[in-house]
Amino acid sequence: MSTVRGARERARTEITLAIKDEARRQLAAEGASTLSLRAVARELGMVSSALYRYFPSRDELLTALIVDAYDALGEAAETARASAAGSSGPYPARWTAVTCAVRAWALAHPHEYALLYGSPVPGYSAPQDTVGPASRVGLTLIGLVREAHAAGRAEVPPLGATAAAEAARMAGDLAPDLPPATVAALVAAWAQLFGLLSFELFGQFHRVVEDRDAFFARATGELARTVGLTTGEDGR
Amino acid sequence: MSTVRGARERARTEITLAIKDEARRQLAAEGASTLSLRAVARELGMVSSALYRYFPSRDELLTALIVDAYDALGEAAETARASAAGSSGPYPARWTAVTCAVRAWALAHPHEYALLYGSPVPGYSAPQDTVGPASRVGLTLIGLVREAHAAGRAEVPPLGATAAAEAARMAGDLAPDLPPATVAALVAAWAQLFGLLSFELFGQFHRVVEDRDAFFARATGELARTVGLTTGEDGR
DNA sequence: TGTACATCAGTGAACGCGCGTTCACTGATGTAC
DNA sequence: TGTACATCAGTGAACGCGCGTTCACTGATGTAC
Repeated sequence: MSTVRGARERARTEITLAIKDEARRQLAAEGASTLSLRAVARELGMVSSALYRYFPSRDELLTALIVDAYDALGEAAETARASAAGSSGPYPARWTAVTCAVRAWALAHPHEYALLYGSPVPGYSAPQDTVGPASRVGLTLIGLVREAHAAGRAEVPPLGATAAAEAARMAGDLAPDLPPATVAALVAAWAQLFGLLSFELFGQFHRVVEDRDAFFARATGELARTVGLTTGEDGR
Repeated sequence: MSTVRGARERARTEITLAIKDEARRQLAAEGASTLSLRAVARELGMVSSALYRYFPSRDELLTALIVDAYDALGEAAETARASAAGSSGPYPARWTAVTCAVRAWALAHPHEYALLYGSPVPGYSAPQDTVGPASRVGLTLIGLVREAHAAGRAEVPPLGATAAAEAARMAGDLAPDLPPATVAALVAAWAQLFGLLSFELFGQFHRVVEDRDAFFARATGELARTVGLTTGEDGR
């Protein structure tokens, strides 16, 4: 395959992108489960059967959207971590830089967020392709805590006897170099982070939380504490 | 209206219940957005138009299911709090008694849980009737912390400067008798509790957390700490 | 450089399906006198 | 206690709609010789 691609191939990638864009637009307007191949085709001025040249079924289109969304979110998190690392600030601040970036992406793409973290779409089960992209935010948080740990800026959170075995198992899977209690706290914080976001995005904070920026910053700052991140005496 | 109701009225409440039961059954089988009046009617051996004698539209049926689910969940939480209070145990244990009851209900009714805490159903917006029932779990948690506070078993969590104003506002709305920092931590813990549940129920813990009972108990035990609940020297 | 053939994007019609909601109706249950 | 009328549950047909997917096809783009 040459780098100068033929007209056909170029058209194919372009139209594939256009289909996904339009599908995303409809997702934003309608929600995940009402996304329809026919409506996408109609909007693109194509006949519905033409989409089958690009996606073998509606579910494959959904999968592509999910993978793209996980990747976009993961990249937002990784970018935030990288720039926070550049500033060499304290680790709790780096943590909230990542969580705020995740939140910013979610607020900017609420329906894609719902596709990832809302109720599973009925009749659809996520294929293997999604698990890599799905883990990018979690891996970013693990990486950040690992760095803090190496720098001596992570205390080990308390861990009860009942959860010790599971914590050890999780640590073995996810980060054998970190203390099990840290990993357990990290996994919980990861889920809790998205709990805050889902409540904000799905309307549970309606008439409860108003200054959501401040609230979220405080709550995820506390999450940083629960995973053990500390600011050193040199302010880092 | 006499206490001995006529045959018509008795039939009406019975059939209304039957419709909701069947709708719940289909919710469990299919998910929220594919719930169909026609399918419910079919399963009950009625003609679809007959349902309009009981619910003026599909959305009203959905609302009834949502209200029932919030009430069932709220009652589970309240019952757990009441029996934990009877045992006079330490407050952190009472807290996890409530969270574990919430989780037990969610695991037993995953699709109803998704209806309440998953992505909003497209085209449906929750009416005013749902806000009372929706707040029962939150109110239970507030009540528990209030009791601990009165008993001197609640420390005041840290609160940064940025979030102080919002915390004061929330406290004014929700629990003027509690310190703003406590209320802010409580609202965050409430959202984070459901973050843990949503991740478990919506599949994000797949291949990540295995001993979920232990994991959840530890995580919500930590949540109790973040809202300031302590065990006194008398073990309460 | 030109020709023959293979590949593939997109068309248009069709299949078979389910949906929410409306409406005029029948017949049973309740109520007022 | 009996009769006349009102209320209401449930019927069955219809309206108008959208959906995913298949299939035989046309015509343009690419490739091998």
